[in-house]
Amino acid sequence: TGYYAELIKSCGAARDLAEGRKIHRLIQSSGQSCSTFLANRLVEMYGRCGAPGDALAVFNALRGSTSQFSWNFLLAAFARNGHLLQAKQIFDKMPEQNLVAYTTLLSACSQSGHSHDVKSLFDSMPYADAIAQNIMIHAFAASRDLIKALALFQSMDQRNVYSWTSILVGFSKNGKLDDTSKIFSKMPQRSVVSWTAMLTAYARFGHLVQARRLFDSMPARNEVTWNVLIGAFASSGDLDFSHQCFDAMPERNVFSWGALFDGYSRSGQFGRARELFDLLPFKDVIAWGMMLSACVQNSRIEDARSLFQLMPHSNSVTWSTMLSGLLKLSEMGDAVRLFWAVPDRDIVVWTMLVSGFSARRDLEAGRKLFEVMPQQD
RNA sequence: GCCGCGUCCGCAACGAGGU
Repeated sequence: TGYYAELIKSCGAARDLAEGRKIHRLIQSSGQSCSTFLANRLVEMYGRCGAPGDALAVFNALRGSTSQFSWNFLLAAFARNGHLLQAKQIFDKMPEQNLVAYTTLLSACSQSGHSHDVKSLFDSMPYADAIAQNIMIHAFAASRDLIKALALFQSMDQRNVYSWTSILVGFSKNGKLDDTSKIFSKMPQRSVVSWTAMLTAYARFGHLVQARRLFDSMPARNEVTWNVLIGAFASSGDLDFSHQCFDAMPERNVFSWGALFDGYSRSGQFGRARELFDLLPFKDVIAWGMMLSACVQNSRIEDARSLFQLMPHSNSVTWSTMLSGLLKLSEMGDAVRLFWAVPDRDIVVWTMLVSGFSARRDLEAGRKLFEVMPQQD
């Protein structure tokens, strides 16, 4: 059991769904029935791998020999994968709504950006510990309410490094660099995340000298730290230094790649960007989207068209990127045809075509479209 | 029936689209 438990855990951590399924089958074929403990780990693993349906199947197979852990993992499986409604239903069905369950739901609400729901859920909690309060600090700051974020932070009696980092990021994302660095200097303890958050703040404001000085003085660095540094210099146009960092970092991931790629694309070095893209071993939908965006940014509409045809993944972002490319070159006929071919037209594509018409003084067509939009913001 | 043990159970930093 301990052996299987470790194997399942590592699949969850690596988000390796195929391997996770393999081990699941291995346990089933061993003949013995699955203990609650092992099943819980499977539920957790499927949730982490983005497969809430499989998580539910394992949970149902337990037929009532569930524990609080089973319910919490099931809840997390839906909450973390964007199924907020079903997460709420699971929460209502739970025999015991413990602190962890509340916090899981609170976090999901906060991620989805419904700040009002977050607040009312928080207020309905029988007891809020530091973790719940930290999520609320984050939620207040994300809705640009620094006053409430700071008030909550100051009222806490169990502030930890997460609380400090959350309030720091809150000020940083709301454009307050001075306050951010003041908070940083007052922090009683700092993690690599806190250091990297401060680095991100300098990067966001284009303070490259300070960013570099901070980076050199950091007691620890991880991949994210390096990625932020690469991104800071790439978006300033210093691609030589950015590329040096890319080569110097111990291990690269898609984020590192993306930061450098975006720098090349935005500075007009399309050839370098494409070379980099060809070198990327695993291209996810975002990587393809960035390559498409690079074609559009550099006005290479034919490259964009053929790329769009052969891309193995697409989503609403890639469709809207393609649409923006056609609109940029005023290919209105193709733009309209593409628009109606979009599988799930979100508010961004609608707005894009409406503004495409109005920018070309075709107010009649723009207004017609505006009136039939499913939602408006 | 009681007790104990058992799961990184939940929180912070980095990548693509419109106004």
